[in-house]
Amino acid sequence: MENPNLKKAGLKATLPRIKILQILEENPLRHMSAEDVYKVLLGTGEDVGLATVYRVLTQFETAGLVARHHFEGGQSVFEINQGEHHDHILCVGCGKVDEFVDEVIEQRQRAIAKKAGYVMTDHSLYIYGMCGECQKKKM
Amino acid sequence: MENPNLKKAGLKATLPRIKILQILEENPLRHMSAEDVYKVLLGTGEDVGLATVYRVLTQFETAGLVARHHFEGGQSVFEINQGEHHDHILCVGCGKVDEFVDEVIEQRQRAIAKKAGYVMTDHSLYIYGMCGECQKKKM
DNA sequence: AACACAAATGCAAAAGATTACCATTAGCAT
DNA sequence: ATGCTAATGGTAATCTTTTGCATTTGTGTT
Ligand SMILES: [Mn+2]
Ligand SMILES: [Mn+2]
Ligand SMILES: [Zn+2]
Ligand SMILES: [Zn+2]
Repeated sequence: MENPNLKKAGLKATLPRIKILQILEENPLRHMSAEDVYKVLLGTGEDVGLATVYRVLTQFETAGLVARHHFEGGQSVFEINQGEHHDHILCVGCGKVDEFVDEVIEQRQRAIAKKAGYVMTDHSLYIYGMCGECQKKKM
Repeated sequence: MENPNLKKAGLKATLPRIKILQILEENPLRHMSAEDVYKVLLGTGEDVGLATVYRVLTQFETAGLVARHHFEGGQSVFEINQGEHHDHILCVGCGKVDEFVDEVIEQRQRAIAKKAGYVMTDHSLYIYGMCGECQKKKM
């Protein structure tokens, strides 16, 4: 019940951390802002402060439990790290988030970094567009 | 002297706009935050408010005169739109910004968007890493 | 060149997201 | 059960960007 991932990450199994990890694992949204997580906590009557949500999410990121994304629009968005790396397509109409993996692009990025003399540490790729649903609505 | 690009964009040729456009065109940094631009203005003794800098940069973006980027680290950075689209490699050590164009990646993105049923409107790709200089320093 | 008027500006306050402080609480090893 | 340190909650502070509003400035017109 305590979630083995926390101990594995060397983090004390506190109630806020357990709850937040559970939300990230179970919420269908999958990509959640700190505020999103906080609202769910409030909804279930948990007494967890927003500051703690931010702290815990950052710790999870450092521990490699979650990935932080910077979608357009200000806030950071967090996603539980299960499965392998992937990139995102976002609908500018409804906010839908889709995921994809493209080995060609990954490959190309490494080559570009190397050619420029960099040791690549990370990358972020977002495709923005209008999803199928939203295309219909706009007609 | 007034800069034809402003009229072309349908923007009144005010002193702040002329100055800011000039800074974006001439400053070797090329990728500047609102604060960066503001500091240059202050340095040259211009009496332009920070709010105006933000307003003008957003107008320039809307008019297609500049591109806005969201590099890691909070602030938006702006770059004058000359030449064609390109993406960026950023050094996490010293903040250096390099640019690149890769037709294969561009192509692949379009294909991914289409396959997912999206009409692509935009995309952003940042590669992060350690530049040549910074690799040496860390040894 | 002087007018007229809407658009643009500067300053200060407000907003939104995230972090820092600090007194209090709660894990966890003994 | 006890003790100690790390973690938490609430609030204030920070940082970036936006807004409101009275004042100034382009610009097209007399
Ligand atoms: Mn994802
Ligand atoms: Mn650039
Ligand atoms: Zn949509
Ligand atoms: Zn560097």
